[in-house]
Amino acid sequence: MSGQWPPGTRVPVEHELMADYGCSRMTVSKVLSGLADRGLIIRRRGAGSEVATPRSERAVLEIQDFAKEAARHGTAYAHEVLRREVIACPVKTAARLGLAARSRLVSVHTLHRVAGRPEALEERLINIAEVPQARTERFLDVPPGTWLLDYVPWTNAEHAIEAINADLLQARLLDIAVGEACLVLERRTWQGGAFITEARITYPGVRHRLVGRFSPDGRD
Amino acid sequence: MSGQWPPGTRVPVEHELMADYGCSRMTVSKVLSGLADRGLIIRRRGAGSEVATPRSERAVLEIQDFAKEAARHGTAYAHEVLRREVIACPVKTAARLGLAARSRLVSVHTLHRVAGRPEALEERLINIAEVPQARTERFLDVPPGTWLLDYVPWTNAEHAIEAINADLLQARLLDIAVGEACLVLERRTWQGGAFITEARITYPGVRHRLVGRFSPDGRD
DNA sequence: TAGTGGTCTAGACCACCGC
DNA sequence: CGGTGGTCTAGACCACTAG
Repeated sequence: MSGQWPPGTRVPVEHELMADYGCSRMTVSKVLSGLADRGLIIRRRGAGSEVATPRSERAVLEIQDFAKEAARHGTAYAHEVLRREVIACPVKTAARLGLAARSRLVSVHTLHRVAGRPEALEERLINIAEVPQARTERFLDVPPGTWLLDYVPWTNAEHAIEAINADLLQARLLDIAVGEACLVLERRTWQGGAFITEARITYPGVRHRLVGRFSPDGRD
Repeated sequence: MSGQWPPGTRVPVEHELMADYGCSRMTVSKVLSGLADRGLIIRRRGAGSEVATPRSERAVLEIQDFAKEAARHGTAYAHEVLRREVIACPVKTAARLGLAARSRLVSVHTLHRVAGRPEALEERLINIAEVPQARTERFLDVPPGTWLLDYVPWTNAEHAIEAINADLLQARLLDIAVGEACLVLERRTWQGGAFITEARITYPGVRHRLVGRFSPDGRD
């Protein structure tokens, strides 16, 4: 979870861990099985174990990687960076994110299009102190959400979902009427107490639903 | 998960399960630990294990038991049954729910008030074939959501969240302007393939957010 | 103090993978 | 084929609970 072992890193084999930690194979195995259950590593009998690519999050809220989503449905995806700037964090925002005032952030506004239609509006903040590569990244080839997913580990996330009436600007960008109901999904991510990124994604309510499936045992 | 052992039922002790299933204690223990991890049972060292009261669901979507929620914040809660009737399931609805056409359902419309203000509108369907007690229940003391939570086990659930503009009726009941954005949370529940209940809960968007917290290891 | 769960060990057999 | 994970056993010691 510290990110020290990026996704794909080979996990030491059980016998090695037995020696390293001076405990029995059963004990090592139980720990590794636990990690596998929680989706942190992938174990393959006969082949070894490796650090999993984080599923990012569960069910309802996996809806952020537009490109992948579009590919799954066989539709075209494109994104358009509307604005990108480095800002000093306003005091009010800093308080909300648990950040020092005037911290330097990258602010990116992106419009996501699926099959040519505007599908969502993304307003993103990235903490330069924690993600220095963001200072120069232009997000022309890869939208910020996807870019961050692959490179930045996180330990805590918070989501909020709300409904708003589209204002003039939102309506124009999303090609809907002013006042139309929109779903807003906010996601804030931390790495061990340090703020990483905030995304605020606005979807036209009429065209979008967030869907999730569950079982009481938490397995889906 | 079948509901045969209601919440609070004592789980046989490890030695008994060893004998019943003819396997070692380690094996029994691993299984029980797994059930505990998934929240299906509670284990207490020295005291024994019992079937857990289902947390119903996770994080974002625990927001349905208004009474409990209000109690937590120390505010008054009340509900008002607007309509309650037994209906024959329309063909279109039957298809959506995987139900025989003309199945008998209880339909209940409820308004939830917190601190005197209308907080949410609930439209609920309950399958009489699976929950026969619903046929006569009036839901005057306990709103349908809470009532079902305690008595009916489930194996699968599906959620959807969308945003809509309030229509005239919704606006009047929720005391908001026509056209104001509302969050709609739909929840459908099955028990091993058999449809149990559907809830459609409408919240005024301006006053409500659904919030959840996560970690990559799925522990919150 | 007896009964319970929590954890560990050493050794074993098997299924599967990749060479 | 050797290396890997998946699973099981029998026995052990400990921490905690309830009477």
